Amino acid sequence: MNLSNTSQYAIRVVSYMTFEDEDIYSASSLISKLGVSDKYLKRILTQLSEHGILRSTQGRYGGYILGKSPDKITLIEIVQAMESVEKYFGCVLGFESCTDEDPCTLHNKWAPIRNELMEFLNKTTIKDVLSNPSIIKF
Amino acid sequence: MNLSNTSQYAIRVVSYMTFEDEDIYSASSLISKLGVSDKYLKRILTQLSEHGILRSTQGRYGGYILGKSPDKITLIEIVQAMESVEKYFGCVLGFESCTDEDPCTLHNKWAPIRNELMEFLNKTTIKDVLSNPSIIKF
DNA sequence: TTTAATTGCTACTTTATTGTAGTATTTAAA
DNA sequence: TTTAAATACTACAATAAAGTAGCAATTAAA
Ligand code: FES
Ligand code: FES
Repeated sequence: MNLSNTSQYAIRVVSYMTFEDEDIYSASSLISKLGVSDKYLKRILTQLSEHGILRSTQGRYGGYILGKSPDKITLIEIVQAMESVEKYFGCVLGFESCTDEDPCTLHNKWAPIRNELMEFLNKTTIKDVLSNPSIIKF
Repeated sequence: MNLSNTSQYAIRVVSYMTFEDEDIYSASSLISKLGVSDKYLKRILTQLSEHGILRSTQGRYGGYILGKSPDKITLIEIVQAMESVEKYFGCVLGFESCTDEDPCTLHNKWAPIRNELMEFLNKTTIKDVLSNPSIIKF
């Protein structure tokens, strides 16, 4: 596929915070763990907080914690907090409408795959992501 | 998904040339049919010709014809002529490697969908695209 | 109340994609 | 040989995504 870098980082940071159990996560510790540039990750963290996926505490000894339980955070929710997601679900040839009633020439072959993709983003939660603890890569 | 506009136009123009049977197609006629900007579509046509998907004839009464039979032209071939395709097939979280041996936390869920996507682009030919002639949308 | 450590905000830079403009080159008919 | 209609080439403009820099605001401890 082609999630934006911003979305990829967002998913990774939420996964990391779920996997590594700490009381609170400062931006600087997350930056060094994930190897993403300072200001870029900070902006992502702020956006995630604005959308309720994280909760932030300002000031000294502040930082971020998860805003809700990992089994309530879906991938689509994280991606939506970062970018407009319509492009992932629209017509593969770029036409306005993409329905069975008004299909393009590729619709019949593409729509089933697109539906799986939607289901993947809609149904996969951060808890699912970490269901196999032997895989640790953030 | 998220094919680039350039790839979308390229697929549409090749589909159109397959569906509408003419001796030769001038850039200007294709431009008016597809509603894509003049110079932009011309560049796409030149690129498709360079990759053998079309064959061009310069000079007066020149234009473009298909470079090979529609059942030999795959979607991936057209997309590859327009852009680098690795991004569609790489790790959904952006990691370098994406193999069963070195998976990220999403790999198990993502890989099957990605494989279908690859098969869709690799196996679908322009002939397949036009197998249902009741759908005419270019 | 001061200070250090933290998040938040605004503006800029860089890079890639998308689209536009102008001109050169090619070719066959007149 | 001239000309008209076509493709090819080069350079630029506009937009969006990715990434960087600096400073403001907040907060709890000392
Ligand atoms: S209309 Fe094009 S994929 Fe659905
Ligand atoms: S390693 Fe991430 S999807 Fe395969």
